[in-house]
Amino acid sequence: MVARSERLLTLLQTLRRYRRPVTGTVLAEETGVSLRTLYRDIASLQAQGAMIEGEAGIGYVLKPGFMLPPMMFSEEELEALVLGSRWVARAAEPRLANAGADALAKIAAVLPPDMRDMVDSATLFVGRKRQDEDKADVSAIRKAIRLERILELHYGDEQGRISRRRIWPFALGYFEHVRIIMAWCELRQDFRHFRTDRIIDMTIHDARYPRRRTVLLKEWRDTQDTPIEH
Amino acid sequence: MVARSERLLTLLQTLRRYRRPVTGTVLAEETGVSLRTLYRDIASLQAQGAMIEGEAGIGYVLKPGFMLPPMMFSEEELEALVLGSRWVARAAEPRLANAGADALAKIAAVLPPDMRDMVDSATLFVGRKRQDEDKADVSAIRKAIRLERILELHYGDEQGRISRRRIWPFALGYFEHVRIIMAWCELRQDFRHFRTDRIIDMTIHDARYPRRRTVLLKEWRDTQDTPIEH
DNA sequence: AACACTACTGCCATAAACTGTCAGCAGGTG
DNA sequence: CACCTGCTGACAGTTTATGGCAGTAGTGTT
Repeated sequence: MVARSERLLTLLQTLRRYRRPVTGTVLAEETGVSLRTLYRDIASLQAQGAMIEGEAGIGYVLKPGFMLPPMMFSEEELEALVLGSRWVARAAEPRLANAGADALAKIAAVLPPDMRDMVDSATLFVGRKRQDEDKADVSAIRKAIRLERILELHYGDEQGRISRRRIWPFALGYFEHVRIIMAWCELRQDFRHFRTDRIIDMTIHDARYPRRRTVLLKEWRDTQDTPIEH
Repeated sequence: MVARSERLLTLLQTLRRYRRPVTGTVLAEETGVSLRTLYRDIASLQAQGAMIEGEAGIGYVLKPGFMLPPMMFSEEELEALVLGSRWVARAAEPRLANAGADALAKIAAVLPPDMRDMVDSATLFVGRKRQDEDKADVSAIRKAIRLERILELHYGDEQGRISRRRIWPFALGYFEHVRIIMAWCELRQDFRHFRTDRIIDMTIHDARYPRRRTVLLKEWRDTQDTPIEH
């Protein structure tokens, strides 16, 4: 039952090898299948999105591009891919930058909804600096954001002073390579950023915070007159 | 015939929806298939690398992670993904950096051989600066490298002086966000770098250069005592 | 210990799909 | 025109997928 899909991949690889148009007969021989079946295989590949062009009297050409087989990525690997593409889209030369944005869009399109948020929030900031290992559980933070739960933090600031805060987290972003929680701070009664690497300890409350996270995100965006850039 | 693979994706999505273990019976009903077939489907997914754990008396759980369906990327999109992951692997916090390296390895593993080179050469340099749009045809350059062809350049240097060079290109890399051709320069009789955005015009000769590009690459590496870093 | 629930495997008959052969149409080339 | 090629339909033979049944084994509950 895996025979067929393997054959389709072989066919794709064969098409890649030839740069010039190849006739169906040749492809049929190389994949060890009848001509009729080859035509059906080509149709299958095209249906699955492979950009194969066939012209009568000429043959088949695979338009440049690469089909990645189904792959399993961990949450962090996916995050790395997204963050990397985001960086390329922003910092590279225009042509490559567009390619980065396109790749990002393709990945985002097939992601489950709760991961889609990650792609969006990673948009907020991009920067360049090192940081130490995170102590906080990033997926737990994401869960709190998704469920609109109040988060209680033991948080150390730049001077090393430790404070206890209740916040309403609504987005997770990056700034200077440090993960940042965007949240409404109950103590300051204002929007605040919290570096995840400065979180000493945290608790997710069962209580939901009294506002929608999308509304908070919108209000926060409105307070930002100019995007943070360098 | 596409029904089966679609059903497997549905099954994966369903497994993701539930956070708790789900029994095979439930999954069978949701995917509209008999219990016996569901067991076979689960086996298929596991064989394809999905990390599904089944425990008697409990049910099935999908370990966190995300399977991307087969996707078509253009050469440039793939380049953006690779370059982005490379950057994350190098510049981000350790955990995310490892994830970036892992993602890169997974992608590289399924790439055709000639694209594998791209992953390797993108390793040479990473930096951070803007550049203007490339005039040169990057895929043509890669072709010249792959076929070990002599490349003739009209090249403008920092002072705007234009020179004509015959070079033996053996790798393509990045430095400060500018694509760089690594090559042996016939004029200087030494290794030189050429920024692709400073190429005014270029011609690929039919003649192959007299040495193997892998040898040139190795020799060039040997001349680099210390890797270029910041 | 008994029981309910579940994952998992083997067997087999049936249903569905894939495949090859044959035929024919359409577009491009010489 | 002949010739090569892509492309589609129909049919029969083969392969594969599926569902039901029976049985084994692990887990948790009573």
